Amino acid sequence: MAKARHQAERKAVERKAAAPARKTAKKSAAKKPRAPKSKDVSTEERIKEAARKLFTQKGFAATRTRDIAEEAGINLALLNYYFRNKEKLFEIIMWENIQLFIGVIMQNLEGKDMSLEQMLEYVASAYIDMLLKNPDLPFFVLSNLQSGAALDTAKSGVFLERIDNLRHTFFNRFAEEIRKGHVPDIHPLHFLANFMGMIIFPFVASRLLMNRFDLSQQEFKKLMEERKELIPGWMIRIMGAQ
Amino acid sequence: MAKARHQAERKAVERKAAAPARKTAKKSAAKKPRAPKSKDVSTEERIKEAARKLFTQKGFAATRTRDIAEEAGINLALLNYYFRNKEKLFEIIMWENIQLFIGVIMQNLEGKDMSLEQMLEYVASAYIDMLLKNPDLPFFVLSNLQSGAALDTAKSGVFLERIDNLRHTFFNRFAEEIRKGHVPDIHPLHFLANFMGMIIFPFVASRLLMNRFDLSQQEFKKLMEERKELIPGWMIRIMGAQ
DNA sequence: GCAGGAATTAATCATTTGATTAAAAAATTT
DNA sequence: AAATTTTTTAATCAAATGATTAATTCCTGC
Repeated sequence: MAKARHQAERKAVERKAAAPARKTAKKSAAKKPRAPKSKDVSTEERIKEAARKLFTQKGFAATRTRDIAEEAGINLALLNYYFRNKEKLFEIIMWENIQLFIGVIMQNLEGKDMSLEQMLEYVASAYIDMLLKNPDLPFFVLSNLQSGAALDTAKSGVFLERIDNLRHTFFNRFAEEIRKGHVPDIHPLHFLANFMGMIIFPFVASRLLMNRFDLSQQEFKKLMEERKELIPGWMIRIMGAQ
Repeated sequence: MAKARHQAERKAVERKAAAPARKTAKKSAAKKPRAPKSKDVSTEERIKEAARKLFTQKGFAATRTRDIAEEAGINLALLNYYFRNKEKLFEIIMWENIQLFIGVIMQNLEGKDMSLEQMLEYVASAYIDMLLKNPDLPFFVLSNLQSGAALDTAKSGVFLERIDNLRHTFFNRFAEEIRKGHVPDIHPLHFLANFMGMIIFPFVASRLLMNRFDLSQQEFKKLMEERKELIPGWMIRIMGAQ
């Protein structure tokens, strides 16, 4: 009786029953090189890849688990076998996406000692490269940070900490420049917003821009490449003493 | 028999049965001041208001018709009575949102004769005002233009035409400035992307920015107000001969 | 090669969700 | 105020969808 109690109950009651499945999958993955079939990629990875594509493109609500299964070429039940449920799978993808989104900055800034201008050049270049490879990423990340769901999770601690690191690195240098009088005394949000806006916005509005300017994918890409060098120059101009 | 055939059939077969309902609703609205109950707003309008709020906030897929009904305080069936189905209602909201989104520019530019700098000031100011009132709008609009669905609809013709108008107004002036040598010879997309990015991006990332800079709603608003004046100045600097 | 665990599948469930219907209530017309 | 039309509601439907189960196939170590 009461086969599938829902929501609250389920989380407490059925966890014990369902968890082993995922656990075993994980365990075997850790134990061996994990080459179960003749496939070149593990099933788990194929599901994740399909999920990443669809979730990133269409968001959580608009993505059906069946679509993921089909895209991955696997049976629907396997999705739940490996990842328990849609939410859990989504969370994994979301965090990987967020990592990707901010990781670029971290790699280029953490521990390095360079001038503000160098930082601008490094970040702009790395970011645009990343966005050219993952054009849907900013939309996905911003939408999930916007909703606030991500900002409240436990994991978000790690995320926000890294963001804070970045902010400090960036703004310590920034405060220094202000002190020196190289940069006007304006709230740093303005500069971050400008910088990120110039980098990210064209990708968020890419469809509209390409459509209106009659640009091919290639032409768009070329323009974005141009921006790698242009944006730092623009930023310097903007930041120049008023 | 065959009570509710779906999809394809429905559109052809049931249109005749369902259309009158909406038509009559419309007709009575046109015929009289339309004050059916003691309510201050018509039912139709209340549904649209609720739909606008939820669709704009959560998107099409994540919004349930039941949520709209509850938000509007009406019976679920009324939604279909007035708007036929979820898709139709969504389309109405989407186009109204898009109109709002681009209308601001049009009102401030169409038919007026002003310098590039004046245009920048007018547009930035009007846009930021509008975004302060409708913070979720850019996300909604960009997401629905991004998916491309909107760009393919019949209605998009009107929309794109107005956009083109804007582009021409803007870039005729722009080309002129380039000819005069006042502005570097760079693809105009760069400037549009910068301008729109500086205006819109902070709103798209508002949650993250407010969170990281420890800003209250009020403080955020104040910074955005500042940007009304700052952005045109920045744009002028950016566009200055290299 | 076979025993036992892991991976996979087809079938099925329960719930959600968009939509419809038939009847009641309210408003409008005559 | 009776008749007619418009608006609203409760009940219900059918399809979509996330999830589970029980059986089957596939490996892997012995």
